[in-house]
Amino acid sequence: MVAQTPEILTGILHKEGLRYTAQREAVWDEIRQSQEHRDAEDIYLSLRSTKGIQVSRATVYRTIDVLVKNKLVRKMDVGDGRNRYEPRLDDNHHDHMICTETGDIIEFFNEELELLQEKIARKHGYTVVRHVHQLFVKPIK
Amino acid sequence: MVAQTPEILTGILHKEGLRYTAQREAVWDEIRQSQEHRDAEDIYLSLRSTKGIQVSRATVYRTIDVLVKNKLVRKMDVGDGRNRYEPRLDDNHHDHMICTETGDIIEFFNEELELLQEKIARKHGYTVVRHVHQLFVKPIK
DNA sequence: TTCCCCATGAGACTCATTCTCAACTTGGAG
DNA sequence: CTCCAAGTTGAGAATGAGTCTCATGGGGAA
Repeated sequence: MVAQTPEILTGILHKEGLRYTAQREAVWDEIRQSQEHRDAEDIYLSLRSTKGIQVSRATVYRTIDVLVKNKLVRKMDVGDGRNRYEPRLDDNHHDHMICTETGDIIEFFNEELELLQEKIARKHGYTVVRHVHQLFVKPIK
Repeated sequence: MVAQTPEILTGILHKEGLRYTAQREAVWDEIRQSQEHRDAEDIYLSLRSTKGIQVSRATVYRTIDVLVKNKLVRKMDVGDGRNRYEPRLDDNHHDHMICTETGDIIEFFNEELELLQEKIARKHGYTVVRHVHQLFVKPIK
């Protein structure tokens, strides 16, 4: 379980030897406050237009990298060329199901699946570091 | 099981209403003859430099699309921005394990895993159309 | 062979992301 | 509190995989 106080960011920046800046705080707040799976441009535009905060695209990307590296944000490659990001305050891992008809993204978690993956890796002499698992699905009529 | 005669391509092109051309044949041959997971640039350069065949990048991409659509080639997104392609002569589906230390790509297939995925999708009212599943692993010392 | 289209190649273009570098901030030293 | 070195930022250029354009070339049906 990861701490959820507003100081998480401060702590991470300190640990990484980085400075605290309004832009970094803003990017983290923006991602944290939404439970959606958003792309960098969304986040950038939301900060700019909606909230009138002065941030550049470069900074958004740079900050996201830091957040992802420190597990405050999860980065997901949906396969359409734009990565999506979601906050990761708690540590509950999950994978995604993407509806090929509506583009909806549904989260899922299955313990059995997790165990099975590790089992498969071990069979080949490896252990799983991380995984990418997406189900492209369509509704059952 | 998919037929493995040299005429597979001809058949598919015909089915798609496309013409048979030396370039299409060359691209398919190039991919078919290697069991590696290669990117488009590799394939393009190999055709050009190594074999001195006149093909353009555009045609390589266009042809790959046809091959992927017709299941002669599998397209995989390894997450580094370049898609990899592998021949798919037989129909045996498999996923990939990528070693984070060496970059090695190991193929695996697990029936239980396949069934489990479908089961999970159904639980949410969906059925799996396709899936992306990659295990990023490291060797057990 | 002819002729209609489809296919091709070169290079322009797209678009997400990264890089560059001058100008600006932060935060510790004094 | 002020100064200043070093880290940050922003604007826009650069990158790079993949796509598109369009003039030219080449299948293949008749």
